Parts: sequence; structure tokens; C-alpha cells
Amino acid sequence: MARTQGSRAEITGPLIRTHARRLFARQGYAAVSMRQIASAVGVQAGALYAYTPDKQALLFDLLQDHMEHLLASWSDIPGDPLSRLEHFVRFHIDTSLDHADAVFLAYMELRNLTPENFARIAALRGQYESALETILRDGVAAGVMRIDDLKLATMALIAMLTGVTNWYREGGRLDRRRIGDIYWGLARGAVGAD
Amino acid sequence: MARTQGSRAEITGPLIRTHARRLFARQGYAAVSMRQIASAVGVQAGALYAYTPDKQALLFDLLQDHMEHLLASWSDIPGDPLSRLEHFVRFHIDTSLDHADAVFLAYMELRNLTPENFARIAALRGQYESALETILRDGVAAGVMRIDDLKLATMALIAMLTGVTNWYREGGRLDRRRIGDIYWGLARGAVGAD
DNA sequence: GTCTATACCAAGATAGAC
DNA sequence: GTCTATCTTGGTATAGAC
Repeated sequence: MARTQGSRAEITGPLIRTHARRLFARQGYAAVSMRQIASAVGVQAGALYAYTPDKQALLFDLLQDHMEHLLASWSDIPGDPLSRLEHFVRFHIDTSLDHADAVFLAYMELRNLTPENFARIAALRGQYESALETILRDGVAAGVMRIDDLKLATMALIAMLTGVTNWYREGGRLDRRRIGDIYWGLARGAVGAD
Repeated sequence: MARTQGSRAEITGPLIRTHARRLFARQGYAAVSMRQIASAVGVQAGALYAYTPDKQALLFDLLQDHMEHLLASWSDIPGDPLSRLEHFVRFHIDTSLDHADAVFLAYMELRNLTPENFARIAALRGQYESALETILRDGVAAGVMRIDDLKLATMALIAMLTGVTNWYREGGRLDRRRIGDIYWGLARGAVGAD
């Protein structure tokens, strides 16, 4: 980044968010300095403050945008509960891989939010979890799933699916479709649908 | 902590480790200062350096001790693969709840280790994962489990079980035995053992 | 909008007295 | 082994020029 002066507001804003997201995810919010983000973007540290009032707001905005995007992207489908669960499983895995940095942030850096900011993100996450819980409840009611405890099954499935971000590497042994197949098999079994 | 002078090596060492573990788990390694740890222990920051050469070594020792304790505590049992899997599930959940801070650290703060330290902890974790993988392989060979992909099933189960630390609270709705029952049901289904 | 320069503070770590 | 005091570095954030 050899540039020394000039205005590029239309691209600097998104760049700051992208690099901050990546750095926060890889090293942790507290371990990343504003100088480091600025350096990745190609501006001086002071310039960041034209886009965010402070570092905390930057983190919160990233998390909030991710959760809102997640909720806006999700839509249940009509049909039987098992098809709807399969749809959720594939959606969650695809999203987790497409937005791996944001997903990782959203459940690792909640502790670095102020209490008010934490409460707002937690509420959004609760909404998302209840989307899955609803499917499981319907599955039990329809007699196509056997589940001892709805809340735990919901948390367990989400933890299992999100775990894909721990080992997935682009260009690895398995493609995404195949990964979805495998996890769907695990999830279907876990809810007693075999 | 009103004490101003004096030697208490026999208790200060363990106290430093306990408080560092708790603080690192709650706020993240990078967000915790040596002064903060010292304050929790009741000594001045300089005194910590009689016990650890630096902050990085303190983190590494906590992770290494946890992984070694985990591996030393685990022992497979003789018997059929399903009983062995049930034993693993209950062991993993009990351990995760007994040592919640260390478990959380061990998979969240790896990124704050130097490359050499990271490699050593990752190797220990690989050993632990292969304990589960062996059980699953035996279960498939014995025809009592149906698993599409051994590696993924191993990672998925561990992620699901470890997730218990995300929501468990002492004195909550469910006791540990019941939690173990529920997760065992989920795991048994996931490996196609119903 | 971005730069350079800097104020201000807290971090990790060390030295030497007790 | 612990304290007090301090060195040095690097952090967040701001001011004012361009």
C-alpha cells in the first residue's frame, strides 16, 4: 500500500470491516491492535476513527451485521419436519463455511462486548436457535423424531454443526455437498429419525 | 489480601495457576494482564515472575497440564464398542464440566501459542481424538455402528459434547447424570446405533 | 478522508532492597 | 519470595494540517 494521501471512502469502509473481521477471528479481539487493522487496510491508524467511534463499536457492528444477515438468510421451508431439518443442517453448514470468520467471532468474542451489546447479540442468537428448536418440536409432534430434551438437542446440534469450522480447509478432502451429506446423516441419527 | 511481605511459595504457585486459568477462560488470554492475575492472587505483578518466565509460558503450562491430565484420566474399558462409546461420552462430559475453564482454554487459546507450543498441544489433542476414533472404528467393524466418515464423526461428536460448556450452569435444570443420559442418546443415534 | 504527530496510559518485564 | 520502583514498548484515541 504505497498510497500516501487521498480519499477512498467508498472502499475503505468495507475494507476495514473485512480485515478487522479476519484479524479478530484469527487472533482474538483483544490481541488485535487498531494499528494492525490499519496496516492491513493500508491506512494510518488515525483514519480508522472516521469510520468507527472506537474498537468496541467495530466489534459490535461486525457481530450484529452477521447475526442479522444470518436471520435474514434463513427461511424455513414448507414440508415434513425431516426435510426441514435437512434444510437447516445444510444451511447452517454452508453459512458457517461461507462466513467462517464471522461465525467464529459470533460465538467467541461475545465476552468482549459491553453488557448491553452482549444482550443484543445474545437475543439475536436466541432467535436463530429457536428456528431449529421449532423444527425439532414439530418432528417430535409428528412422531418422526425421538428427542429426550428439546433444548439440549438444539444446543447439541448447533455445536456439532458449527464445529465444522474447526477443521474445514478450502480444497480439502471433502467438498461441501459431501460434508453436508455426512452431517445430515449424523443429525438425522441424533434426533432418532432412522 | 492485606499481606505486604513474606514467603508463601507453597500456595502462591497453585493460586497463580488457578486464577490465571479462570481469568484467561473468562476474558481471553490477550485481554488479561499480569497485574490483573497478581491482584487476584494477592501479590504484586513482579512476584509472578518467580513462577513463570513470561505470560506465554503460563498459558502453555496450563494447556499442557490440562491435556496431560485429560489423557492420563482417560482409559478405555474392555467390552463392546457401544459400551465403550457410552463410557467416552460420560467421561468427556464429566471432564468438560469439572474443568470447564481449562477445556475452554484448550480449544480457544491455541491461537495465542507460539508455533512450537501450538504443535505440542495439537499433538496431545490428536491423541485424545484418536481414542474416540478407535472406538468408532471398532463399532463399525463389529457392525453395531453405521458411520459415513470416521474423521468427521469423531470431530462432530467431540464438538457436540464439548458444547455442553456453552450452556451448563451449576444448579441448573438438569443434573450431570441426566445430562450424560441425554447426550448419550444423541451420540448413540448419531453413530447409527439405534 | 487521510496524513503526521502526539497525548496519555497500561502493558510485560526487570532490578535491587528486604 | 515478595515488594517497590522503573524501564521500555506499544496500546487507544485525538488534534490539526492538507
